[in-house]
Amino acid sequence: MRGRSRIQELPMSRANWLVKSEEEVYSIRHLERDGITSWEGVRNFEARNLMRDEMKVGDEVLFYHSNAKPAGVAGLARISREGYPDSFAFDAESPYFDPKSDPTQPRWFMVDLQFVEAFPEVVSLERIKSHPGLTGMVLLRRSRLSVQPVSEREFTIIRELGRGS
DNA sequence: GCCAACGTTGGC
DNA sequence: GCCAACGTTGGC
Repeated sequence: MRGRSRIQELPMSRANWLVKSEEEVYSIRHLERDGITSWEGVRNFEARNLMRDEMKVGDEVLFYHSNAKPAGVAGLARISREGYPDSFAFDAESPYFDPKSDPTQPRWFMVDLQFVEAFPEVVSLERIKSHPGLTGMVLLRRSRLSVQPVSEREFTIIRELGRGS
């Protein structure tokens, strides 16, 4: 090894994410009540890949209310368990049942989310659209992706807006 | 409730 | 492997 440097393991930097939920189905208040919840029912391959492969314990998550007035980021959560098979897909009684998924070869995955905080005021989609620092958000370009990456800068801006500072 | 956007399915 | 049809998401 003399004369060669080994590549060092860099400390893992924390990633940031955004997840969407219909407000009347499961809101930030539901998460506050539950403390931790499993994030089942995501049936999109790109979102599945993020949950299965990329989301790590401790990563911070913007909790977005869709079908809401106004739609927007309502609070913060944290990943408390990394990707594991979405067992709701195996349950014929579940609305999330998918006959193409089975326990030996699960098609869908979920993570667990832990409540962090509810913002005093929702950071509305309108406000996000009009903020110069947020124009690059995946949220604004991929309207139907319900689990998506957020940059550190975007995350910080929205957290500050949400906290009312 | 409408409808545009867009991911997925399935015929060829 | 293309692409039209279909179904769903999600803002308004």
